[in-house]
Amino acid sequence: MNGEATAPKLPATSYAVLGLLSFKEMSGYDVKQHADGSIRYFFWSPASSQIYSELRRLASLGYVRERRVAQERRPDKRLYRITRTGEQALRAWLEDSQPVPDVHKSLQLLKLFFGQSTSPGVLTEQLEERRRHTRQALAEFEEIERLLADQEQGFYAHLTLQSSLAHTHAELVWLDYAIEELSRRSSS
Amino acid sequence: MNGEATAPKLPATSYAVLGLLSFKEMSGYDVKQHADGSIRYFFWSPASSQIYSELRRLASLGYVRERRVAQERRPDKRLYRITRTGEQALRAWLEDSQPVPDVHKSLQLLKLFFGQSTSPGVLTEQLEERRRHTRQALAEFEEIERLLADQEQGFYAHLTLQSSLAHTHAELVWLDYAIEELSRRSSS
DNA sequence: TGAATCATGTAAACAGTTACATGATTGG
DNA sequence: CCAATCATGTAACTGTTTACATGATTCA
Repeated sequence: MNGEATAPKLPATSYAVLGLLSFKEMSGYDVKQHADGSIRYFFWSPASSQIYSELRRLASLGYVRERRVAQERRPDKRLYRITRTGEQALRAWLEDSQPVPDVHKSLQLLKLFFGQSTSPGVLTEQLEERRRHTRQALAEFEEIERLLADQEQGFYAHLTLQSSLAHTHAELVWLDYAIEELSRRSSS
Repeated sequence: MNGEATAPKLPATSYAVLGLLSFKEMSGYDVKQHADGSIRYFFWSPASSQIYSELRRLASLGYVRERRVAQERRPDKRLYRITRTGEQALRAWLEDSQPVPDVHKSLQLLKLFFGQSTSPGVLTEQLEERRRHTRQALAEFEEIERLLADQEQGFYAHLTLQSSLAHTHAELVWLDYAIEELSRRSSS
């Protein structure tokens, strides 16, 4: 039984790769680059080794088709292009609207929550370091926003970017508040 | 070699459990309840089975001490109390200030990013559902805030809660914006 | 009577990272 | 000359979830 039908439940990562391939034909290496430049900010970027095995899985499911390209001055490439079946699978996943939990894992908040086990000074330093980092991230997002603003393309990229901007900004406001509260606490 | 010294590198989850145990002596079951009520919001809540194996690991490292308690009307309990070694390990982890990456994994944003592969209507519905959910979450956080406001205790719980509030609020503002932009798009 | 709570665990599977291997080319 | 980039992969390991098992008690 189960000749080969009845779409298997794939992890979100598979659809992330499939989705990137829906933009254009790419090699595993390309997928990694694109992931690092976009979905990394609101989802995450898989290790190269995982991307390659993900591609093999997608190919074995018929969601993508592999095309070998020999190069002279570079190692051979394997280019992957999404198939009609793959497009259908991607659409089905996009349209499947069951509870979509959001994972927000902050090591820093975890540490802060256990703050009573250390000194306020240590935490303040960590939060200040974090603030520097977050300011930089905000600047990067604003730079991407400028680049994206011109083209009418990238409507959805724009929307997701706005989300990152909003969260980063909120984070920064909160950091100011937390650092202020901490200093008030340690000086009293 | 390695008689038993030189603190092994543990995953953050271990310190999450250890940190909860720094508040008071608890059973694995209790740890799960507490995790679901606090760190779940800004870190995550491990499965019960993982908590139990985490506790065994912490015990084997000497970070916690186990105490068996027989009960009449309930299954036997194993209560875990943090040791001095455990407290030191927790503090060392808290003070270790090397780059602390924040993971923000949003399935919804991933889907939205690939929005061109489906219709705006589908996405609008998903975002509206999400908005309902986020409003509820905001209400819950505000309720917790009220409960926490009274006691001078829970300063660090207060700070982390403010972070959740800030992010949830930012999310809501963005959702309004995104839904508006999407409807403008689909009607034009 | 059946679901929820208390309480702990095993087994199997999967997701994901890290370390490693290979090897040519390009740029400083 | 060394590092970075292009390009793909294997092997080993760890983290985490899911499904299952057990069994008493309480509450609707």
